[in-house]
Parts: sequence; C-alpha cells; structure tokens
Amino acid sequence: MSRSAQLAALAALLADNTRAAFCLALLDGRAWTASELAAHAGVAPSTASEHLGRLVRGGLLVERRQGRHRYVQLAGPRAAELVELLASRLDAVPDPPRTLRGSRVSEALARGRTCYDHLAGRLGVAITDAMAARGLLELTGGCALTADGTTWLTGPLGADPGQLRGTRRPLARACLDWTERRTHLAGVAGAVVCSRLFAGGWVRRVGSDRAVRLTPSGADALRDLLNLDPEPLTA
Amino acid sequence: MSRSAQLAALAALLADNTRAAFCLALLDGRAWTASELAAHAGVAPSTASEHLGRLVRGGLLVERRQGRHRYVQLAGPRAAELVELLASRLDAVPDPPRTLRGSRVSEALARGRTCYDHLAGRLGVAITDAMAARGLLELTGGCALTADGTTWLTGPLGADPGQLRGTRRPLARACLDWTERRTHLAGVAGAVVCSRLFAGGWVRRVGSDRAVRLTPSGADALRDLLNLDPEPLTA
DNA sequence: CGGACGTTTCGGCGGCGGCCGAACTGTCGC
DNA sequence: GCGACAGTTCGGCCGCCGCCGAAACGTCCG
Repeated sequence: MSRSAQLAALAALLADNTRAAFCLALLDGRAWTASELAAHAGVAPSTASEHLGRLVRGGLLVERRQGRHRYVQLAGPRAAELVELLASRLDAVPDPPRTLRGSRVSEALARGRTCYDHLAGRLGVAITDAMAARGLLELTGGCALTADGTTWLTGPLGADPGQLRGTRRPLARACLDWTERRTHLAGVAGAVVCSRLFAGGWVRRVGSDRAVRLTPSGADALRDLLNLDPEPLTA
Repeated sequence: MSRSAQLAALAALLADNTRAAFCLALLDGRAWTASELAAHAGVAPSTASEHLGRLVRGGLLVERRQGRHRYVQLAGPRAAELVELLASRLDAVPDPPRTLRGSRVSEALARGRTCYDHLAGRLGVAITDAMAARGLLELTGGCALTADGTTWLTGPLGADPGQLRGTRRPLARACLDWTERRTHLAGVAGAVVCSRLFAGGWVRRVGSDRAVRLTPSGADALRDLLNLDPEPLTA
C-alpha cells in the first residue's frame, strides 16, 4: 500500500460528518458508549456501530466491551493531537497569502527574514539551534523555554522583564520555517529576541520587504551571546 | 455549517489517494505545475485539474497562473504542518495499548497522585485544564507556559522567583497521565505548583504511596486561585 | 496566422460508502 | 425464564465522487 494511500485512508477516517462529530465529542477525553455517540450525532445505532468499527480498526479509537456496553475513547495522546490540530485549524486565520515569485525564494529571504514578529530563515533557525545547544530552549516535540532561557533573555540579551509578563501568549512556541523546513523560536520569546536584535543594530531590514541581514556587530554579538558561528549567515 | 462538517470537509481534502499524493509531493516546498502532479500521481490532466481546484478552494494549496501554466504550492507553514503531522503518524508507533480505568487502579491513585515531582491523576489534569482556561498555559500540541502563567506562579501562588531561574529544565512540559489519558503540567512549573500545594497544606499524601488527596482548605484555594470546581476531586 | 501545448469543462460511467430498518445476538434485571 | 435494552449484521437504496476521453479555451512560438 503506497504512502499516499495510507495517508488518504487515515484522513478518510475523519472525512465524514458523523465520524468527525464522534471524534470531536471524544476530545473531552472521556469514554462514550456507542448509543451515546449515536444520539449525539443523530444517527441510527446501526450506523454508529459501523462508524465505530472503522475508527477502531483505523487505530484512532480504542474500545472496551463491558457487559452489553461498548465504550470507546480516543486511542491516546497522538490520536487526540491529530483531531485537535485539524479542529484548531478551523478557527485559525488562514495562512497569509504567499507571493509565488518564480519557483524559488529570493536568496536574501532564505538567509533571514521576519515571520510576523520573530526571526525566520536560516538566521532564525540558527539562533534557535544555538539557544537549544546552550540549554536555553528545549526542542523535543515543541519548543519550550527553560528557566535558564528566561534568565538569558532579561540578562545578557537585555530584554525588559515587563515584556515577559502580562500576556496570555505562550512564552515559547515552535514555528515551522518555510524555506528551512525546520522549527524555530516564536511566541513572546521569539518576539523579544527579534526586537533586541533590531534594537542593538545587530540585524537590519533589507529594502522594504521582510528580508533581514546580520550586521557586522550583530555577527560579533551572536558569537558572544550564543557561541554561534555567524559565517554561514553572512556569506 | 456545523463544526463536525467543517472538520470532515477539511479531512476530505486529504482523504483521496490522488490528492494525498499531490500533497506529499508538495511537501518538498517547491511549486509544481498541474501536469507535473498529474504525471506524478498517474492520473489524467483533467482529473488533476479537478483535484487541484478542490485543494485550492479548501485553502490547503495556493496557486499562481503564469502564462499557460498553473503552479501550486502548499498554502503555508500551517498547511505543511497539517500534512506532515498526518504523514508522520503513518510511521509512528501506535499509541500504547490502554488499560481503561476501573480494573485495578485504586480509586485514590486515580483521584490524585504525584508523578515524580508534579501532580497527576484527576487532580493534576483538573489543575492543568483550569490553568489553560485562565490563559496561564497553552495546551495546543505540547504544554507552554504563557507570560501570565509566570506572573501567576510567583504572584497569587506565591512561588519563589528563584525556583524559576537557573536551570536548563523546561519551564513547562506536557506529561501524559496514565489513568486519565490526558496531558497535564510537568517541568519546572509543574514542580512549583506541586510544592506550593504541599506547602500550603492544600494537598496531603495518603498513606505511604504516591496517592494524594485535596484538603478542605485546598479545595477553597483552588476555587479562589483557578476558579476550579473541586467537587469531583473530593467526592 | 497556425500549430503545439497546458489546462479546463463537461458528460458519462462505475464504485464506494453512508444511511436506514429489520432481524439477530448477547447481557441485565425482574 | 422473560422482557427490556445495547449493540451488531445484513440487505437495499441512494447520492457522491473519482475516473476518463472529447472538446474547448488560452497561451506561446515559429
């Protein structure tokens, strides 16, 4: 079975109104009986039974028979994550329109750019990697700021501690880089790093678009602060 | 259009062998022409054209007409993330088999317990959920502390700010609960919350094992601090 | 201008699958 | 045991949709 067929089969599990309603209901983490789900989705018990069979066979749900009841639950955190990511996309703003300029991205943009309010491109990825190497970030799975990371932001980097307070926005968040296809630092910490680099004259915008470049003093600063070799970023 | 119908419509975009093959090919980040994709997936150009129309209308792809060519690309990092998460699940180990609650787990352990240095069980999950509802945590994907969360730990909760500094351990981390199958707060913040609850006399160990119970003053405190209904945790 | 080519639209075909009701199995409670 | 109830299996209906080829459209190039 080809990879695309597997992907299609997985997506097909959620590509039905009734099954989607089941999974959304099950996002509450509880175990539901088959008839509860049937009533919730407004379908006949026989229909629900078939849907549950598919979802269990597909590995998205697990079941437990107890007496005359069939309890089902999302199969685990990975299954829940899947449903949640798809569902969350419904509320989200669509991806910003992209300008397709030929089929390749300009070299300046690939080297470094801003992504909303944080840094992306090779520059953003390199800074993120260097922060992780210094123990300021943990990159397993998502992107979590360590306690050392907080200290570093307000200490050596010289960020205003007030920027790190009073917002419901996550301190650190993983953002997927389009050109590098790597995660880099976003969230409050990403914005703080970006604004400090601009404030110190360490990066500058190139022209009027989102591309940025590292200045000579910025190269020195990154070497000092993060033990980062700026060579590949200025070439 | 109901939420489940929206979810189903989104999943349906990938629930076809040919469209899935398109999206997997587009994961390379390049822009492909319609006929390239048709050849790649082994379908007639007319068929590919219809699929591309659906994917673009569904917001998963963006297109750019240039002369007699139609270039398409994944719509952006969020779309790429979606495809990648689904595709990565194909290679992944299935969720571990779950033993559903009720068989042998003691009720006291299920209600609340410690997991290393943080709280788990229904108590741990309830606190995590309440913190997320107050904007102190963000649970999408992993578990990230927000700036408000940091303020809350050292303010209302009364944690020593020094505990949040000088460690390479992540501030917040998602830990999977084995009775609830839900993620709950771990990392430095999880340890801090746990130690504050013990220090305040709000939770107490039961016997010599890892089970803990909420004290009456703890129930009041959680109501005050997190707007959390402690009823299900004490019953 | 004419031919080649990339793409789109349309009609028609076939299969998949979601839905229900009816009949059946198994469990619980009286 | 017997009825009530939860769930399953099966057959049949129907609509959706993926597929193709043919034809049309628009662009590029000689």
